[in-house]
Amino acid sequence: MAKEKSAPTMADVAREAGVALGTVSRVVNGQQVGEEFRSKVEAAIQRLGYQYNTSGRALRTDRTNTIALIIPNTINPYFALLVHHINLALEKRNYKMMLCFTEYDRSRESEFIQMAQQNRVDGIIALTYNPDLTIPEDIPFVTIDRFFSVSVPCIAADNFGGGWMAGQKLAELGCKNVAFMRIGSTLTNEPSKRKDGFVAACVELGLPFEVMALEDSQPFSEFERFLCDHMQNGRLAFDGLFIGTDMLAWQIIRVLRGMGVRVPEDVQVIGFDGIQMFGVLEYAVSTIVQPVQEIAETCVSTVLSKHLSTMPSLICLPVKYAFGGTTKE
Amino acid sequence: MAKEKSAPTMADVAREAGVALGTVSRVVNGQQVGEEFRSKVEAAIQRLGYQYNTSGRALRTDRTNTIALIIPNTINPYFALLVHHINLALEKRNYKMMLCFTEYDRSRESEFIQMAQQNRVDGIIALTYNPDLTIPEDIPFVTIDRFFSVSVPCIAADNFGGGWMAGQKLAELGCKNVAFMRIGSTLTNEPSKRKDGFVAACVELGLPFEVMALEDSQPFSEFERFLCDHMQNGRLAFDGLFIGTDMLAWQIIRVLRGMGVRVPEDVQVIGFDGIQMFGVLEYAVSTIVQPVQEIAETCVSTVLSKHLSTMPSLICLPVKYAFGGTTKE
DNA sequence: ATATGATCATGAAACGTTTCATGAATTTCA
DNA sequence: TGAAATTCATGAAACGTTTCATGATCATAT
Repeated sequence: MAKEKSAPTMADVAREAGVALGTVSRVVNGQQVGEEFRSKVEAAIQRLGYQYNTSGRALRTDRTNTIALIIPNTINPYFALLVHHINLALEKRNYKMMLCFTEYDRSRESEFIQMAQQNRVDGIIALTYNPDLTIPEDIPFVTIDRFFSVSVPCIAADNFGGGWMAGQKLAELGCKNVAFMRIGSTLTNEPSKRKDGFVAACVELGLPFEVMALEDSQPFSEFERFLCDHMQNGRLAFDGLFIGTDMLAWQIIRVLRGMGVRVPEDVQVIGFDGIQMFGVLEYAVSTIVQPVQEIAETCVSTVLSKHLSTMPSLICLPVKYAFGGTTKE
Repeated sequence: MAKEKSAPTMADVAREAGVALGTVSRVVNGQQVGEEFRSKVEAAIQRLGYQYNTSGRALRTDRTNTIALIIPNTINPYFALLVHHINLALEKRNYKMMLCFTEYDRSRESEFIQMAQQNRVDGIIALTYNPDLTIPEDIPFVTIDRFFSVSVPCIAADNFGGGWMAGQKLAELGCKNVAFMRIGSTLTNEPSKRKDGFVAACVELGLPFEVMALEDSQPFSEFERFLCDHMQNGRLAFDGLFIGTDMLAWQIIRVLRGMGVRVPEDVQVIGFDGIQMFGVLEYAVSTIVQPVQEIAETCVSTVLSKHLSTMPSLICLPVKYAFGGTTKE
């Protein structure tokens, strides 16, 4: 009978229910509608198996209820956690996430921004690696860990404070000679302040320290060399290490054990991020825990804020110290 | 002068370039257009800073270039890997991914399917946990690891073959008494065939075996109890274990070490999945490696296939055995 | 009883794109 | 040279929704 092959639309529902198109719209959107009309429409929707079509709304309203999240990948557990919490925060507000993996590729960063614009997303949250990235002005944009300009809010952990805390903790643990190790580019990122805070604390406390920072181009083996260079008759020259990220800390601890250095007996190690790794590791690293959930929540509420331009340009959220011993049996 | 406040559209570009609207469309879509027209349009696009609007196309063509991926989360490294490769496969074909995290929540699974329908995605790839999930008929749908019906293609690793391989390898390694351990529901999943293959191999080879499978409701400590129950004067009753997933294998190895059982000296352990964990673990587990990239590629090419109805209803991709010793120094 | 206001459904226009039938301009061939 | 075929731009309609001005209905107040 019916020659319908394509999905029913609001017009079909309206015809079926014997009401006007606009009435169906108001029912669907839960707006004020008279009782008998509402039930007629709802019955028609049931009968026809009507499915709302977001494309129509997107075109009409220019809103998509979608936020783009630009991030290197989800293999790195810290990123995975971030994606996870951002997604929850968006879902709570009935927003969808358009996830863009850059794989640390700067050209992809720009491409994804353009793609997000073409898709008319309602905002962009980005964790990027190109310091010269062009930020679109016509779309709400917030960054994680990257400061671009006062008009682009940056959400980050209190990296400086975390670094300071690490120095302080090592001192409290009785360390006499410490070092900071990190990998990655020399960007003026927020995370680079981990070092600054650590150095400041060491200076303040009169704790002798060294800094070993790798560039992107340098291989991990440079760390091994650095450690070897600081061995004297079987003992490491440091009794405390602050390492830029937990993942690096695990790798370095593995190297240390291979060299016969015991952790934490011979050297205290503090990492950064607060990755749990499912209780799967044999050793537990002390770490500065990033408030991932708060970061995610703040990103979302900021990017969706009606008054983005009045938001702070840098939001630093407090970190916590977690003693590895607690998860170590 | 110009009273434009909203973004320029194809009509604006057409006016600016002095051509027809349809011509702009054809330029933008890279279709056949005369040379002088093309350059006029491209110049106008530049001048106006025109940005294509995908909402219009979605409405007109009912295609969104988007695939929904429904998966529990991205915290589990295996899922993270899957998401990663599916995303790459989609990107290659110029498709976007709408990522839906169910958190193992069955009601969310259904909600996301409805949401995907409302967003008119071009297909759905799903790794779900409700065996009674209603699969929409009007939209290409493929599953990972879950068989619903012959009309819903299921892509999976060769779980039976992998289980068999594990049994065979343990026998080759000289094991005399083995066990299978796994966690999770009793769904008739594809992954449950890991056990079947293992059992089949043990029977075939005359290798004595036990099976220890936990339900969702049982706590991990049941495993510890099981292991304790199989200790006799300081030695484990098994000299070989096949464990359903790598993550579980790591946890169990940790327990074993805590009990004074050495791996692999006292007991050989084989996991399943092939998770690398960034070379961060101190012990390397032998494992049956899932062909994640091929699974991802197959999911994408299948769901985008023009002739979905003619596709096989079950596609099993070959696994590989990876000896832990290779990554162990 | 009429005027005023409140409530709420209606009908039509608009959003930005694709696509198709039309027709103009050019080329090809007899 | 004229007819037929080909190329390619044009103009308009359509996709499914939201929204706004209009008007109908009914209750309340004068």
